[in-house]
Amino acid sequence: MNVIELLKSHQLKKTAPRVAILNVLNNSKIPQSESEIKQAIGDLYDRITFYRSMHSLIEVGMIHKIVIDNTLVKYALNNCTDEHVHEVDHVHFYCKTCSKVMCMEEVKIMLYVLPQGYSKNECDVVIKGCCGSCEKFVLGKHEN
Amino acid sequence: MNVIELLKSHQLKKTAPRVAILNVLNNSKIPQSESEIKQAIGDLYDRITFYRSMHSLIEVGMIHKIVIDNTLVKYALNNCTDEHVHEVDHVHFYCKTCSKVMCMEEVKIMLYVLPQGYSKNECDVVIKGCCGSCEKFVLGKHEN
DNA sequence: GTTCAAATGAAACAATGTTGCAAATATAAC
DNA sequence: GTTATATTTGCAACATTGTTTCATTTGAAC
Repeated sequence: MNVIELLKSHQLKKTAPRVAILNVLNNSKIPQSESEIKQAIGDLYDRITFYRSMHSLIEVGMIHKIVIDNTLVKYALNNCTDEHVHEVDHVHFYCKTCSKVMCMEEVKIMLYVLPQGYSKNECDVVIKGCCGSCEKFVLGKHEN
Repeated sequence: MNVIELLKSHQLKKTAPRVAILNVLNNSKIPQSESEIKQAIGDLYDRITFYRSMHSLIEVGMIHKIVIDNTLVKYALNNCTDEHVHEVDHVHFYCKTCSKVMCMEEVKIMLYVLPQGYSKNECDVVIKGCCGSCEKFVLGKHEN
């Protein structure tokens, strides 16, 4: 992924904090929290700058916010450049054991019917449980 | 609903802030935010007390927390005394127009399949859009 | 290099989440 | 009703996050 090209195509200036944030998200396979990103970057940029950089990146649709809980927010790149991605329900998995968040591209909410007169705009789905790696670990411990 | 009886049955002491919170939630048809509850009660209790009251009520399962966004949290009574309610996915609707949150008892997520080795513990579903009342209002405006 | 709009950094503030501890209170035992 | 005890409350203090204003700096277009 060419971060600089992407910023240009979204009409955002190539600034150091934006490039740093995008690189961190690009290098990590799973969504990262604000503190995780800041830890990866280091204490280079102001907190407010970080916050505003996230906002501008979300606004143009380069990244998206995943709210696990009111105290836990993760960010991930929008790999899909398809505009229609917004119409597909977001499904995220939060592992209560390792605290990692995974985007479940393959998991799909099959169907729901809203009451008469209601219209859907977005749908955020967060499934909380135990991921494959932790499940194995837990099972392994019980076997000992 | 008898608030005092319910507290007793959940082995929580009948304290003024808990009773006040439960009454507010009981009297409102839709989930309320912390500030909405505090506004209804008045400035009687300490902020920390409020916070801890909410925690204890959630812990025993008398109320539940609905996280719409990391900046918007609502609380609602668990009307259903059935223990199995926890196994059913929570579906909430957030109206972007009137900012109200509604528990959608009748809306059900039909099916989703997690990857091999993953296990589900909870599933929070928040559908954002426009509710029936606001939809009518918006349509009405267009008709003029 | 100059110019101008955009982005940053600093200060200041609001809201929320959390802990430790002393004082107050609910409940149970008497 | 009084007393004892465990719970709950209120206060202080602090951490994190969200947000605005404004002067300064920077990016990129010319």
